[in-house]
Amino acid sequence: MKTKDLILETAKEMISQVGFHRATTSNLAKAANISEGTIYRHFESKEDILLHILAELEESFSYYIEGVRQKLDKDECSFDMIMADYFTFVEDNEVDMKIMLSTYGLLDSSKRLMAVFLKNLELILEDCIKVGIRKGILRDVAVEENSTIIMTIIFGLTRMHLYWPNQRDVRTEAIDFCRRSLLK
Amino acid sequence: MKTKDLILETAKEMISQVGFHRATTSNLAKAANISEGTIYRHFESKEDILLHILAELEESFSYYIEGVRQKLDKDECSFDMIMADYFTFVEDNEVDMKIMLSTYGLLDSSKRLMAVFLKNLELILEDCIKVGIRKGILRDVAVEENSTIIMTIIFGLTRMHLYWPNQRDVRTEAIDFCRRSLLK
Amino acid sequence: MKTKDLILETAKEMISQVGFHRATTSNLAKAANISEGTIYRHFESKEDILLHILAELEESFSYYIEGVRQKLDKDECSFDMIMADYFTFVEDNEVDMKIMLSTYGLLDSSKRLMAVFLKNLELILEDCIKVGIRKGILRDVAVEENSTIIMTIIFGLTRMHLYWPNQRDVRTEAIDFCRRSLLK
Amino acid sequence: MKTKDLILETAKEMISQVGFHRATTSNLAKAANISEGTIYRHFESKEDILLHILAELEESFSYYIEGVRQKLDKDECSFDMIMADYFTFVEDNEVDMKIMLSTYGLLDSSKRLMAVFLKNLELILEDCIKVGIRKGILRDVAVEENSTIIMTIIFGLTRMHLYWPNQRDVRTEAIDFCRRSLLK
DNA sequence: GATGAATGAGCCTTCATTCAT
DNA sequence: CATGAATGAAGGCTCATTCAT
Repeated sequence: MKTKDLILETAKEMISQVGFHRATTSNLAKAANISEGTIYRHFESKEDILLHILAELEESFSYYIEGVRQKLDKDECSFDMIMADYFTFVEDNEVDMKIMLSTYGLLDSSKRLMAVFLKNLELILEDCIKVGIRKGILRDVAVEENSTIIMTIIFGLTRMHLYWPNQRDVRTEAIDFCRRSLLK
Repeated sequence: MKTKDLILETAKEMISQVGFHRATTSNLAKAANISEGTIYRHFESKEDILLHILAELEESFSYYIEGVRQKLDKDECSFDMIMADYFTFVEDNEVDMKIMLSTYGLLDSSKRLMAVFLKNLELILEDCIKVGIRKGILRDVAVEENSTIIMTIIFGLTRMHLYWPNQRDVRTEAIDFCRRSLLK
Repeated sequence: MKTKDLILETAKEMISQVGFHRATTSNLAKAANISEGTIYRHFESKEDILLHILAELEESFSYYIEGVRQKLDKDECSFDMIMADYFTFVEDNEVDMKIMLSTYGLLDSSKRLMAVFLKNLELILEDCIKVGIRKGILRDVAVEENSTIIMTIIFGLTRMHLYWPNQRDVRTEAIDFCRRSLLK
Repeated sequence: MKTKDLILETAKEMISQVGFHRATTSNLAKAANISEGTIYRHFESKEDILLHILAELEESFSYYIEGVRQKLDKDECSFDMIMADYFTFVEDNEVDMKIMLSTYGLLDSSKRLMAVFLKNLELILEDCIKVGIRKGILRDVAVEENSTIIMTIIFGLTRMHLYWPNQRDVRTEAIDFCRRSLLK
């Protein structure tokens, strides 16, 4: 593995486990078995490492969103599918997601990315629910409010899943929960 | 106000606004208009301040839980009431809640308290749903899973409300959302 | 002596001897027998120490200039007196002068102060030479050019005196040199 | 241009502009469009680069001195000619001169070279003034002191010219100034 | 109880230098 | 000859904590 990727992977692991502040450059260098100076050959600053991690996550997310959008265009989309796909996305990006969730109170760029997540998910849910209502599949609920609710549920479950792994995993049941609430 | 309480209040405000790490003892002393040494006359360490804040929150929470328990005993309880009451509780303890939510990744005692919140809310929701089902008011859903779900929704909404105040507040609509899913 | 002054004095000695870059906070702390942290209780940064030193020097210089101005107003001033007084001023502020002379290539505030020295000395020499010419004591030379020359001589001698102490001290002879050149 | 010369030229430019400390090997390599390692193939250390620059300057200076010596031997020399020639020499070696003047407080070898400059100029001025006095052209002044003075003036003007380019250039007027002081 | 100066470990970062390719 | 990744010592600075007054 290239050094840059080694640093990135080590940093991901470390930040997701002990948080950004306690993942010091000194510890990072030790864990990756490199010298501290080497970090700065590949990244401008400690924050820059985080930025790279977040950029990767943003790209992954944009793929996910694009995938959902395509399904939506082909009329193959439903809010429960969005939820299921999103849970898969989180599964595939666990470490990065934890990092974003634990740093958006610390770092503007992290907060910005989180806002992108929220906004995109909400918008796509809105579109999807609108379609569902028009088709007569979903109850005639307030579109905006209910997409916000589902989005909030999604993020609540994600966080619970990532930060409280001992907690019962109820993600599939949660989809049913929402179906009962929205399907006619 | 006593010095100890002054420190506590100032710390609450500061930690909830800038986070635990950036709330330095130096800034804290300046903001409270006392000397840094004085802090250590009343608290063993910076973490100890946080512990006191969390202890206060824990006490408030136990009152809330006790209140709900009493209603439950008098058969006056429903899951949507628990949600509504909890949102009121959060409203009354905004600052402390933000602190808990922003530190449970950093501090064991904070994580412990969060676990208490989760467990208690889950248990009481379980009891309440059980009663509801027995009475024939609620659908015959899996009790444990569904209480976990509602608990998760509750915390998701709380976090969203506290950390993304610009986001639409959908807490009352969320209660309806859950009612549709669970009420017969 | 107060700690702040101790730091200031130690820093003066050290910077004047080894230069700003090699006067590290670590060495400074050791020399002053204090901890590195203490430095930052009294000064905002390492540069801030230098700023304080320069500010002191600027004040001393303004006293000197004021003294010369008063003599000028009382018609008791001559260019050779300005030179002699200035050499006394340098003698009284040796260490600070060395610091200014060795940092004005490094630091804007130091360069600014040096410019103040140059400008003030030049202006006062101009006034003084003008008077001398009007009185018929001095030759009818170009005022501005000749004040610049004398100022340059003054600074050349100062630097030589401070940085090459083994070099013959010719400051008094230099005054005669200038007198021969300018007096009728 | 050979790599070694490329490094030398780039270093000259950079050091004279930003100073020795801020001319890092990294920046130097970037500016010269070579790798950092290459520098160490041609020079033993960063200081070694400076040593080469100074050696070049020393050689140029010895040519200048030799030229003056020859004129002196042919009886064609006067102190004002030495001054004028020296100013030409500085003009031709501006960059190197700036480097010497900005590093003799930092580096022994630079200080040594500066001493060579001072000594040689002083000696030749002494010889020249002696001749002038013997011939009856110059006033009967103290030879050593007055050569030191002229030498000091020369270096003061040089420094002023190089470091304060906005300052009026009074080098030719300065020669007249000295002539008035020394010529009968 | 209160003060605030002092501490010192530790943080992020820079940079001259080395070395395998 | 050249490369550029890697090194590690050192630098400036922060901050929780202690202690004499």
